[in-house]
Parts: sequence; structure tokens; C-alpha cells
Amino acid sequence: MRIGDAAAAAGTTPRALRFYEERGLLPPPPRSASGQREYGPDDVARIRVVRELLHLGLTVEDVRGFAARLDMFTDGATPRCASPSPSDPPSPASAAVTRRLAALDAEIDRLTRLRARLAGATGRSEAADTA
Amino acid sequence: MRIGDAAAAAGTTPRALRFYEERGLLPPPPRSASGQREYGPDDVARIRVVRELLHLGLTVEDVRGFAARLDMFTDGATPRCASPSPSDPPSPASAAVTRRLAALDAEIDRLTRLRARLAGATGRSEAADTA
DNA sequence: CTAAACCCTGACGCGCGCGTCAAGGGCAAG
DNA sequence: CTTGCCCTTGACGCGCGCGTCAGGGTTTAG
Repeated sequence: MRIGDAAAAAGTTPRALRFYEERGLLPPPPRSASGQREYGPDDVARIRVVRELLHLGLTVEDVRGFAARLDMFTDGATPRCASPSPSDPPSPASAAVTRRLAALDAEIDRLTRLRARLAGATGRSEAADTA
Repeated sequence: MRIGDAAAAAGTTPRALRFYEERGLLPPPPRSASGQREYGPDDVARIRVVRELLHLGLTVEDVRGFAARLDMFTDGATPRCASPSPSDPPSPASAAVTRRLAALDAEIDRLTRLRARLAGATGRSEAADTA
């Protein structure tokens, strides 16, 4: 299948696929004689995984870090970093997840404090909780 | 005083002052014969107020919305939107604050959900709370 | 008088995940 | 053959709050 169909099958756009490829999230697919990209079903599965990871808040940089091992996830539905033994060398994936969690916590923290300061300085006093 | 001194007195940079002026957060100050901006102590106070509001999470757009009434705050230390009667026509300031609070809440909400999904999908389960 | 330090305007850079336009070539249907 | 949609690469746009450089003029201390 060509890029448009692959993109549609994965729920995204051709532009996004070229972007992922350019940034190293997808391997360069084979080309037809005229230079057009040729994707297979496995590629579509991989694209879905990449998109899931991005939607989970990982950055392009994060995902590129362990792009080579992404095929391990293409069979399962949701990526689960099972830890066989608690003292394994941390995989680049779980390291990226840890960093992202820390970054998210820091940002949530910052915004929460900001909200408190803004509400406090203007005389309001509701809470902001949804978790 | 010239722009460098005014900026230093307010704890910021000349570039920021020109930026505030360009975006309508500060009134254009008088110029010397050679075109250099001339600031007074009142201007410094106003700059401080603008910076406080920005640090409180208001956007440039927000602050520009009620820039004309900012002088009301230049004598008090912390801006307090006292509400004389609970059913007043909302000032542009408190409207902006309300919008910012809502935007902050929405963003905190989004990040919190994102964090939960990321933690959940990878098998971790700590909480993220600091408020 | 000269050099240093300041001021001016205008314009690009940043970080992110693509969207969008531009200019050209390919591919299947009528 | 033509029509019309799809593909290719390359480059800019976005939103925010300035930082930073370029290429000048001004002011001030020695």
C-alpha cells in the first residue's frame, strides 16, 4: 500500500508518516521504481504503536531513543514494560518513560502552584483537582 | 532614566521593555532628542506590575486587555481584585483572570490524565500530587 | 579624540508535532 | 490522451516571551 492508504489505515496523515520517518521513528520503507514509499500491514501496526506512545505524552526524541526495539510491541495491544526482575538494567524505553513521568510531574506541579498563586493574589480560593 | 537602567531597576532587560511596549503592555515613553526612550520611577513601578501579572500566568494578550487600567495597581504591592458587590459588571481584568484560571485548570487536567495513562500503561502506579 | 558602553530598529531563533502551500512527476480510469 | 487524484521533496507557519545577532547612531569617561 502507498503512503496515503497506510496513513488512513493508521488513523493519521501522509505528512505525519514522512515526519516520523525523517525523525527516525519509522524505518525507511522500500520504494517503488518511481520512488513512491511502499508500506505493508506490519508498518501500519508499527505506526499505530508510535502514535500511541506519542499520545501517551512521550516526545519524538523519547520514541526515537528506543525505535529499534519497537517491534517487540507491535503484536501486543497496549505496551507494557513488564519488569522480569526488579534489578534489571533499565531499558531505554522505561528510562524514557521515567523521564517523561518526571517531566509531567514537574509541569503539573508548576501549573498547580501557578494556579494557586493566581487564585490567591486575586482573592479567589477554589481548589483545582481532577485526579 | 534610560531603558537599561529602567529594565535593571525592574529586574528585567531592555529587550523585554521594548517587547512590552510593542505589544501594548506599556505606554510608549517620551523620547530624547536623539530618539532614546526616557523612563521615570512610575514607569518602573508599572513594569513591575506587568511582570508580576505575567509571572502569575497571565498571557501578554490578557494583560494588554486591561493595560489602560493598570495604573490602579501601581501603588499597591500585590494586585487584589476586591469585589465591591458580588454582582458587578466583571472588569476586563477579572475576566482575564477567570479565563486564565480555566485554561490552567484545563491544562492541569490534561497533563494529569496524561500522566495517569502513561503510568498505567507501563505498569507503574504512584500518585502525582503536590497541591 | 577615542574607545567603551549604551541606545535604536528589524529580523530571525527557540521547541514541538506536525499542517500547509509550492512545484513537479506518477498512476488508473474514461 | 486527458483528467484528476496521488505521490515526491523542500520550505515556511504556528504560539509564547522574549534572546540574540546585525548594522547602525549616542552618550560618557578618560
